[in-house]
Amino acid sequence: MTSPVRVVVVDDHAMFRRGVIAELEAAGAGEVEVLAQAADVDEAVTAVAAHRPDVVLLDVHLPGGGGVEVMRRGQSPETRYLALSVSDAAEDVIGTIRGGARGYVTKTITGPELVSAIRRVADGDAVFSPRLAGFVLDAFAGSIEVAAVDEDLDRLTEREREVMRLIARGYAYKEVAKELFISIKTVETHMSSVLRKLQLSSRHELSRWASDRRLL
Amino acid sequence: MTSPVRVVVVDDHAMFRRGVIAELEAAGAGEVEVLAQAADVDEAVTAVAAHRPDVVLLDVHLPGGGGVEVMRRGQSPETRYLALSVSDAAEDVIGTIRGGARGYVTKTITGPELVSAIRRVADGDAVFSPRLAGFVLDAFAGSIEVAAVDEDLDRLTEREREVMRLIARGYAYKEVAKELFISIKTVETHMSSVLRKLQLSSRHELSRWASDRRLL
DNA sequence: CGGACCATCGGGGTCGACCCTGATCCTCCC
DNA sequence: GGGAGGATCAGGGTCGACCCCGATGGTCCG
Repeated sequence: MTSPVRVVVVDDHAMFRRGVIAELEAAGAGEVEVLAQAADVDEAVTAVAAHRPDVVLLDVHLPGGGGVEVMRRGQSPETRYLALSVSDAAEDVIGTIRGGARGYVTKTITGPELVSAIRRVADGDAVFSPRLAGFVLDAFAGSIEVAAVDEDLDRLTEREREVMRLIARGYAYKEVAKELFISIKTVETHMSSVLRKLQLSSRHELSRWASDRRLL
Repeated sequence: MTSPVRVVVVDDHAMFRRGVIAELEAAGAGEVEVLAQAADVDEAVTAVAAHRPDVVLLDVHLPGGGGVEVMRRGQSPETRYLALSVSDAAEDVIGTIRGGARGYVTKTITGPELVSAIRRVADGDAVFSPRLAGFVLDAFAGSIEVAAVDEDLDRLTEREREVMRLIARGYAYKEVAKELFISIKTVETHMSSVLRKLQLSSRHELSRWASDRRLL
């Protein structure tokens, strides 16, 4: 028999962590070993660094930046991430996979299924809830258009994205300037770059563009 | 000592139910007695009819129609409902309260707090998470303003409403003029009237105003 | 008829949105 | 050390958004 999979559980709901761990100990006895748990991004990063687990069970929505932030800061070559979320929203799934997760299951999963998913992720497979599998494939099939869009968004610098978000919400240049502690001229420069990079021509189009992609 | 509060737990996530029950047994020993659990609307209605609990801990999002459906079909004079949800979205909270729930707490709640909330709901109090309390009051206070807003809309003439709709969608004055076969100056006049009558100050606010009321 | 209301348009003005050019400073990297 | 790219800002300009004042013609109504 192989050694048990070493796991860290990350979720901001104490009761949910408790339930997950209880299930893992019941259904995954001998197969899964829970090393630690964490309730927010900082705790999670610390726990990953300390234990170097095989698999991190990661909630997508977390105080302190979300699961993606954990994966960004908690780099560890031997550690794989399995997202465990209530949400099956497109942006959550895609964002989490892009962030480096090897799987994404919803919280409707049962204990034995979860143990199996953990085992497979530890072995290097990708795992998705049945309802998500078709969706993920669709997303990749439709990635031509999506890719074009997201490449545009990726081309924006961090500062440009901040300005973009505020403008799309209807802020005047003056208000954006005050909010970000920069001059109006700088806001104009960033906006000019944003519009050029996204191939748009006005703040109105930008508002539509952003709301279409749920970036607000 | 009073008799324990008799509770049914309804949530479609088995692991979450398990966590909740573990917490209730730990933090609410002697105070709370869990009679049954249910994973969907039908099970919940059956469980309520069979046990006639004092309090039903009810997840808002459920397969089979949602928590509201449970309250509609699971009428029992001595039973009170406490919603327990991940969502603090306005429509969920308002909808659930309208459906008859006596309280609404988010899943970030701790075990002891949950026991206390259950106790208070059983005693007839209304309970809301701190973050939601102010929100609920605002919603009720806001019903006055909503009525006033609709009177505002009635004050617009037919032509003004046409112009308003196009502007709210991001049309430039020039485009509105072409669309309606009138001059830019006339569009400006109508817009001026619209903004004055609705007590707004810019096309951006108008866009928000209109989309808030789903006039697009 | 005369007043109220609406739709239509104009002149003329302020201010914000957006563009172009050009500049400084800083960091990263070859 | 120099080049690339990002963040910051300025001058100067066009055009759209919005306002104030004023005007005409039409309808409805007392």
